[in-house]
Amino acid sequence: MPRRASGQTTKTTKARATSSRKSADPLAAYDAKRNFSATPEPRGKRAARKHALRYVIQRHDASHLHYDFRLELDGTLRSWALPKQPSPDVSRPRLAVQVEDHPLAYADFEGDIPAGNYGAGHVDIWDSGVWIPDGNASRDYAHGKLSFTLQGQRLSGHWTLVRTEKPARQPQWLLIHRHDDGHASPHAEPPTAKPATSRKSSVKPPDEMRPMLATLVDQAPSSEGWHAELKLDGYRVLIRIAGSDIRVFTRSGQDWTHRFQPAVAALRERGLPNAWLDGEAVVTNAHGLPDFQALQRAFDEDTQSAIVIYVFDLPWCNGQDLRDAPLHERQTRLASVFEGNETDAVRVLQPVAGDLGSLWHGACEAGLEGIMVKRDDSTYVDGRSDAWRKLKCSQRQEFVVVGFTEPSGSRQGFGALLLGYYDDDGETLRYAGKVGTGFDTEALLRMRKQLDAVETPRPALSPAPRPGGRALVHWVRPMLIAEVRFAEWTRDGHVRQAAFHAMRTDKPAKEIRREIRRETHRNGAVNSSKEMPSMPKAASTARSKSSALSVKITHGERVMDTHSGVTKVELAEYYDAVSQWMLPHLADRPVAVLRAPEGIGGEMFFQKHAAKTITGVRMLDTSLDPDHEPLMQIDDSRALVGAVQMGSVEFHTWNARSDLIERPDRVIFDLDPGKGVTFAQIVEGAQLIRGLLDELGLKAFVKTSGGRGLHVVTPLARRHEWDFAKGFAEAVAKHMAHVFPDRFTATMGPKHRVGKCFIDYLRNYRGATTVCAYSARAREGMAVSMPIHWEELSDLPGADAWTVRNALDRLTALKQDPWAEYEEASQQRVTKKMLDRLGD
DNA sequence: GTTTTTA
DNA sequence: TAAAAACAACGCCAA
DNA sequence: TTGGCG
Ligand SMILES: [Mn+2]
Ligand SMILES: [Mn+2]
Repeated sequence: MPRRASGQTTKTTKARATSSRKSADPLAAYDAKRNFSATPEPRGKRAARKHALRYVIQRHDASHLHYDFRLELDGTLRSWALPKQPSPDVSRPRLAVQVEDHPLAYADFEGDIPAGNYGAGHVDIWDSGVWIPDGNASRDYAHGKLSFTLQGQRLSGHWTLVRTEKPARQPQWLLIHRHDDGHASPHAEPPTAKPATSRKSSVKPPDEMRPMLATLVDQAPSSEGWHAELKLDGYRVLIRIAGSDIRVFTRSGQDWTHRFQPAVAALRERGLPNAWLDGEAVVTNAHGLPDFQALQRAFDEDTQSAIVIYVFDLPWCNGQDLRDAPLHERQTRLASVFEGNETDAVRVLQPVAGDLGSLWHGACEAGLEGIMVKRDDSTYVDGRSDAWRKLKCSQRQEFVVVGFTEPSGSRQGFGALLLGYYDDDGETLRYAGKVGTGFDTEALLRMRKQLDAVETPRPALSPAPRPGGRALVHWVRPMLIAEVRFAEWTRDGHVRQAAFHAMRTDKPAKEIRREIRRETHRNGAVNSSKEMPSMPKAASTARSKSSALSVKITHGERVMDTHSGVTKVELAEYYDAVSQWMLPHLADRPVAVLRAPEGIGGEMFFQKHAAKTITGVRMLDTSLDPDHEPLMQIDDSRALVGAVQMGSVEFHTWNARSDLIERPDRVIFDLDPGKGVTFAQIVEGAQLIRGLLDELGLKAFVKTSGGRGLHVVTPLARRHEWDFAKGFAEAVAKHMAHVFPDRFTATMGPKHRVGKCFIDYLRNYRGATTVCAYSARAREGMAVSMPIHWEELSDLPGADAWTVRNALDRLTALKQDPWAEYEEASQQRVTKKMLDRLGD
């Protein structure tokens, strides 16, 4: 309020601001936050520089574990809080939040800050040393860009701190490790010494063989040069054959020979050449499918004869290191080695050629875990590689058990396991949510014993997770590993719809990481140029279909509707394609959206105002809806797709256009079936309403709602007041209910409409919305609200007959817009005479 | 899904 | 660039 | 006045 800003107020404000800025002691903020009779931290005191500039990084296990990075400058310690460790070897920016200056003496502080004090928690010196600024550090600090060299216990090299533009109460900086010139980069592992190239079978295989691992991806490569194998649900094993000395190792190198006696005996009996075999040990269940829990039972009960090892690779054979040979050659060698030598306990896994997408789909239909996809010419490398990829049917991975909850009700053992995984540094545990289904009572009781044995009073994570619900939480040492199947990762890194699968013991807990599905190009990220000329048909179709949408869709693979399987990107493509039909009904008027960012099974909310900017969506003048954020308007396909990117599924429009908001341009009768009403009755109801409107001299149009009912739309000249339009709709509805009391009701409330059509006239007041023509509905099946000819009604199977999947087929086949005469009817007026007739 | 807040 | 929380509608009828 | 509805 400008008028109230008196001269006096202005003066006071200015004086206060000046005094606070002039308080030159940079440690004032430090002192103000601390009570020095209660904390062991040193009192603020500036000091003259008398040595090289020091720096320190303190690991501070406060409410949030963080690292305080402090540089000695101008007699104090300039300080930043790093949410993550600075990584010594990666040239990757780290966030550094500027915090208050600390006294120089703080550089030597280690210990506990007592509870109740500022920053309560344990402080350790994580790194310390000296730093050498590149230029004038005081000036550069003020300027927001500081470059320097660190010489410390842990860190060294050249670093830069840059202040970002982002406005924030505490300035945000980035700490970047610059690549140093002539810096000795960590050298690659020396290649394993090749054995003498003798063809004599007496040459022993290398003592160790590290398994080659696949990269998790979410799209099948469709190009030539790849093949598939079934992904088996068992234990990965590497078998070393050295004469009669045959040993079986797990992927971490543990010797598990004793668990595979029948297989080992069978191999020994066949007199195979010296070799390393790579394979998967499985037990099939009653359905003939590999079953991990059955495998565990076989181990537990020592019924090893049920175990089958499927071998699929041969990295070393008969004196030759085959790791650099192409995979198809190793497979040929493997087949010839086992020619006539397959046994019940050891078999060769057959590679499968064909369309990888359909193989993946087929494997999932068959109940398998997924497929492996491998380059035909893949070498055998130690560790993770892009030449082998895995495509899973459902998300599934191992987690570290960090705690559990008490059971409630009749549940025994425990309620849920609290899950975690290690960050890339292999040190920090992250909470990943909980899993409470998939256990039988026997497992609950057995696992409770294991959990009790490793219980600990303090959580292994910081900050301690606070799982929902009020069940008591127990913490355990992070040693046990659970494999869990889940629908997807939530945005805050927790599992959604998790179900327990099995406990695993073949991996150390510290190796448990969050598995990221790598995004790949449809034709493969590592392809060489040779496959460029002939693009397979599937790939080019997919390419043209996923045409350039005007807005980038993130998480396009998210399934919005589990029933139909429609994904977010499919929905965006639907709206993009339908926009030419939809925009005439959507543009120029206020619109509200129903958003379902996690799909229609998750939390949904209605949004009427543009709280944040949505790409392309227009914000209307706030005078249209005072005391609120601006109303939204969608005028083009870019805004439509932009709204989908924000999770919008449904679009609901006003009955007036924004430029003359007080004059509605249509009336809508929303027909909803009551309990026990068939769609045929709704159709008759719509036809009866049409008959009445026709008698009054008004043209009407009909569309499906996409749910269970129909919408009858009457265009109106923009001359009537809202109250008048609503009054007309009410009069029509009540007239129908009066004339056909056993067919219609105009009264809200489910008990009024049993066996009847409810005519909802309340879609017609100022601000009321109805789902827009061609909008999808956030319901199972993702039907759309489809405009139709009156003549089509009698053959229509239901209000949800047209969906996101089939609507465009209809539209491209249509010869004429079923609502072609809508424009002609747009000057219709409701007269006093009509209202009089309805009153009869 | 984006913005804001905090170490 | 880190993690987590906050936030995303509302008028009208029926009772 | 509240609750449910769309
Ligand atoms: Mn701190
Ligand atoms: Mn309806």
